[in-house]
Amino acid sequence: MADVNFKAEDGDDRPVGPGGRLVREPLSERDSPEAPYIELLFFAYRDFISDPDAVLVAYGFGRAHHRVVHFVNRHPGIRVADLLDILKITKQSLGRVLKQLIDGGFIEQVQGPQDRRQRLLYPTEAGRALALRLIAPQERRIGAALDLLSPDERRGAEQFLKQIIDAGERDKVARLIGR
Amino acid sequence: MADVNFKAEDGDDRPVGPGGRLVREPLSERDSPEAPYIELLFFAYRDFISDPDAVLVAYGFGRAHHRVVHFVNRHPGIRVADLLDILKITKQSLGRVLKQLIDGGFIEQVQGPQDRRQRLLYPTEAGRALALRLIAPQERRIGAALDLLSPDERRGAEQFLKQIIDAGERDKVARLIGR
DNA sequence: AAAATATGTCAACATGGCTGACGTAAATTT
DNA sequence: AAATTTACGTCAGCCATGTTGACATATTTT
Repeated sequence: MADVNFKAEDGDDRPVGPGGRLVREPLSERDSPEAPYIELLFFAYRDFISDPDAVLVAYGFGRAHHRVVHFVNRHPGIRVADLLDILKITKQSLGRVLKQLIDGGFIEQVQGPQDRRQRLLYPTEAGRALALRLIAPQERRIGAALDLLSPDERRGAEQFLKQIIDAGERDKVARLIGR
Repeated sequence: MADVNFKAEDGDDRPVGPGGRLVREPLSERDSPEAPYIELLFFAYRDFISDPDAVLVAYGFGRAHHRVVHFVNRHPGIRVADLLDILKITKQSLGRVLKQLIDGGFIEQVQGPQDRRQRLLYPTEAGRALALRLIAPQERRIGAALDLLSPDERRGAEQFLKQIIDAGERDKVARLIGR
């Protein structure tokens, strides 16, 4: 408990703690008109991620593995540097999970044909199978959501998400996802 | 490198590793028609989260603190149990960050007036100020995205996110966000 | 020949999840 | 009144995944 403690009903003459007086009013609609969207994004992502999480435990993998498996399957032959740019993590973080996926036989590295310094990443058949298992429940979830929307509304969902992406990243992402 | 290694150009008679043959074809549009939406959600969330992250480092806090500060400010007097249900984490995980926020003077606990076992959570003035600083860049980001959408399209964005939430959670979330 | 690039690796550290066990005060049930 | 349940806190330890910094190697570019 905080050292400044008191009953909830004892009004305005309460002691003032180190952080100032207590605030009893919720963040107003004026302070944060978009709060519902902010929170929807949080809740949607929370549940969206929970589907593949359940699959991953069976393999002893985590979310980091999921991301790598996903993008390697979507872009077979992707360079390590490009994967790092997509995930926005350090090569040390990637290296750890990548090694496990290679050791497990889900991904293989192929020396780049032009530039032999490159290690192009390809899924194995097992890697492809894993990717499909991971994406299946998300397909269902997204598909069911889109089924309820009109064409205009779908466009809205897509545009909204695109505009939330950093301006400097939008073109790259658009190319990546093929839109 | 994987023990099974070879040049990228040497065709179909390649050795078969423990995960099966290499797969060179991208995940097809048929396998995953909603892949663009899946990835948009990933990229949007990635960047959406990066705004408050920058603010948090100045306080020595992380994303876990952000979530707690946010929901306590949106619902002053929230019970610990309800916060756990929103965040879907364990009380041990919450306890750690909550203690730091209380010690730092950003949140205070008040004994429940009816049920004195409860510790109702309130932001201090400092806690409110932090919440406002954290939400400001997200407000701008979301606001700018919504500005580009028609009413129909906005509805689409909102409905899409709502439908991605677990069916059993939707009503609770709707009440929570006031929609 | 020198410099830059693509990648890998070692060591150490921080955050924030988790489980399991146990404790305490207060409310509820019997 | 006693027993049980509930709300919350806490200790200890583990794991996944992010970080920085330094250094190594092979290859390409200058």
